[in-house]
Amino acid sequence: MRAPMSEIAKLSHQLVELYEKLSSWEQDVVKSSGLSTAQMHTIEIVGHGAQGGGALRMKELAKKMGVTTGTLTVMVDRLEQQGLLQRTPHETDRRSYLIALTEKGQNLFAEHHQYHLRLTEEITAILSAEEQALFSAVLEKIIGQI
Amino acid sequence: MRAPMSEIAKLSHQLVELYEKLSSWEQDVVKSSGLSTAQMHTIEIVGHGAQGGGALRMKELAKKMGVTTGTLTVMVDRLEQQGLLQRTPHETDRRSYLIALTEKGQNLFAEHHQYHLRLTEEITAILSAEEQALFSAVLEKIIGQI
DNA sequence: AACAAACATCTTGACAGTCAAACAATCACT
DNA sequence: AGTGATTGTTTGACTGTCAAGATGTTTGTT
Repeated sequence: MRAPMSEIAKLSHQLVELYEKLSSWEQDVVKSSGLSTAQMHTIEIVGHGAQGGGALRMKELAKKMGVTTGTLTVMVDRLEQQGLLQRTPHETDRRSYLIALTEKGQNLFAEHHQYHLRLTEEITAILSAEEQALFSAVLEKIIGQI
Repeated sequence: MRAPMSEIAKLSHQLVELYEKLSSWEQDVVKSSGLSTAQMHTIEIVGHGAQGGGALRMKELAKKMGVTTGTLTVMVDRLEQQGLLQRTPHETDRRSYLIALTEKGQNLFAEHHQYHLRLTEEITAILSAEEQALFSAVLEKIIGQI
């Protein structure tokens, strides 16, 4: 049994609206840090990559970010100049670098992560425990689907 | 009663992941149309503005998109060159133009809108009627909150 | 009517983000 | 050792972006 068209249209509209709001929220938060959203995105990916184990090579990072390695080269150049990122030579492959956050970069990442947690906290504050649990479960399903 | 920290962190992570997936989905879809995401975003805002009644002035459109009018000028220039948008002089204010989709622009907008509906359909296909209803209600709350 | 202030848009100059293609160094395999 | 694949960088061209200045229009005040 398929949901009626109007319900689909409504949900589609809501998803777009949620996306837009998250987008402008992120833009506001990032602007206050002095970085661009693309730069902060890089910091976030590198930061999360570090949590999940090892530092990333340029190529892996580029793939995760959906940009070419050429684009990433200048991006990393600038973040390295700002003391947020550093290249360290790969131990066994001399073509590659491992990209990691400096201490300054880690602090920035942690601070930005806190912003995310605070927003999520605001969101959950208006949901009941059941709503929150179901919302999380539904998100899980959707993320696996897309 | 506040939700425990780990739940917040989990939900925060899910929201980021959803955002990323929607982002790359949109990028893929838009790329196939030959436009940039910024251009498609312009088409979408103008298209939705038209549904909601009147065409928009440059300034109103710039505000909705979160860019300056200077940025929008060249954006509209290019979309006009491609025959997707047109400026028509404002009836009573000779400083202003009203920006609207051409027929070609409307077709593109409709086509893109269909992509959104199809994605939403895929999403709802894996949700029960109750889940879908609650998800929509939760989104409603969240959108109002952010 | 005349003027000034506010306004809408466009233009210019500067820079970040982006890609494709060419390049250089290194690796992996035979 | 040699050849083809891989990794990262460089280059050239273009879009997206803003701030600041320019132009023409409207609005309000005298």
